[in-house]
Amino acid sequence: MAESTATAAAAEIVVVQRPRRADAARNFDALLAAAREAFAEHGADASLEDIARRAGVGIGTLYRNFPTRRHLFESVYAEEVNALAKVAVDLAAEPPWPALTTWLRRFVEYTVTKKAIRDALNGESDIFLACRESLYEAGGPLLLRAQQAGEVREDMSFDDLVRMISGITSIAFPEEGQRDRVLTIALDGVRARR
Amino acid sequence: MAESTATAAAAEIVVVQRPRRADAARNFDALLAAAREAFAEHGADASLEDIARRAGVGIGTLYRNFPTRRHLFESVYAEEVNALAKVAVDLAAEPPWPALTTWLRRFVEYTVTKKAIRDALNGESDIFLACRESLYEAGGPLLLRAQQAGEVREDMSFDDLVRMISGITSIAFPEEGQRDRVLTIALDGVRARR
DNA sequence: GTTAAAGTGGAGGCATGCCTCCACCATAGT
DNA sequence: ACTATGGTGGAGGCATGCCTCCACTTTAAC
Repeated sequence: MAESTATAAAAEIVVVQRPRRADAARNFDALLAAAREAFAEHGADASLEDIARRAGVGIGTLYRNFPTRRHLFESVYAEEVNALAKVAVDLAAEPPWPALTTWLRRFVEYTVTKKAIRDALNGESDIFLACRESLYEAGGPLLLRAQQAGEVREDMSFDDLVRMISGITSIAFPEEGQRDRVLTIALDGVRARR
Repeated sequence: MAESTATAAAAEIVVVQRPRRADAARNFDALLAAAREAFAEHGADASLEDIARRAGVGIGTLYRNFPTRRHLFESVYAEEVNALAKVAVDLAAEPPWPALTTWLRRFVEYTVTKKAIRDALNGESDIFLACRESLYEAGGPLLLRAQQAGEVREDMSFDDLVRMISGITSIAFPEEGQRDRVLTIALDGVRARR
């Protein structure tokens, strides 16, 4: 665990290299975007051929950039984790409780791979482990700060919190605003008793 | 369908008929048990051939009993819902808050189809609708009673509650006792402010 | 403009799952 | 015990997904 200085932006997690040639870079981006969509829709085992189709490229191009399904999924996931780490840094100045809840709501938003995150939380690969670590390094201090300020109950780990939020996030809510309402209620349970 | 007893037990939801001949009935039960296992492990799209193999019967036998995957899944799901409805009746005598939380914990236990319940909650088929209705008829009064007793916040519907619990349930918790801890925290948010 | 290197994409082989069909088998009623 | 009826189970046709391979196309460096 590195001691995090005030502005110590964590190193970005990189799974595969973005190609340098113009057309290839375009395809790479299109693939990532299509994969993000597909994973959000069908979970971690969305069809790769469908992803290539959505991106408007051949299946061969997909495999050239992402040798396995895992590479592709990890890339999408890493993008989200990297963004979340940045957000945590930006929130360092806010008061403890709003900082924590704001971050968690961003977590819910960014996690487009909602249905798939369950799998990611238990993935054993190096990348998943690195992502978990990065995520926990970013969010952990926010929880700790809120606990030290007496805003959050002590008998809860960051892992508990992440899994609670992930679970609620991974379920579909048909009603507009319902997910938000439920999240708020659950977060009420997270607040310290007074 | 004969009305079962005098004690207003809700009508059981039946998806397909259990065969009468001895060997066939045995196979039917084996299939249901195997399906329950497989769905719990792999979610709603477990392999039907795998299920038949686990049950020690041919794939043909599976299809004879359950014409489609949906019939099979609905049967497993309906079994659980029927059991839960019975539990709710038994809890009518308990005090409001313990009755509600006990029922919810049973809900978590019975829901062996954990990973798959997301899908069931949004299924559009007649059976899924009937199951939802039955579930809500069983659990809804427990929530209402707790709210009337001032134990639970008013700004929460039974649907909110079920989805919250389902979400947390559908996530894997690697640590022993962690799911229970998280559920308890979330339920703290459900309690009325005082 | 030319050209070498990088990139493309889809045909095709393989695996797996779905579901049907039907020759054989077990049960229950006589 | 016998037999008709209901039940069995797996072979096989179809669909879909995975991934490899390579003849062709595009880029960018000169």
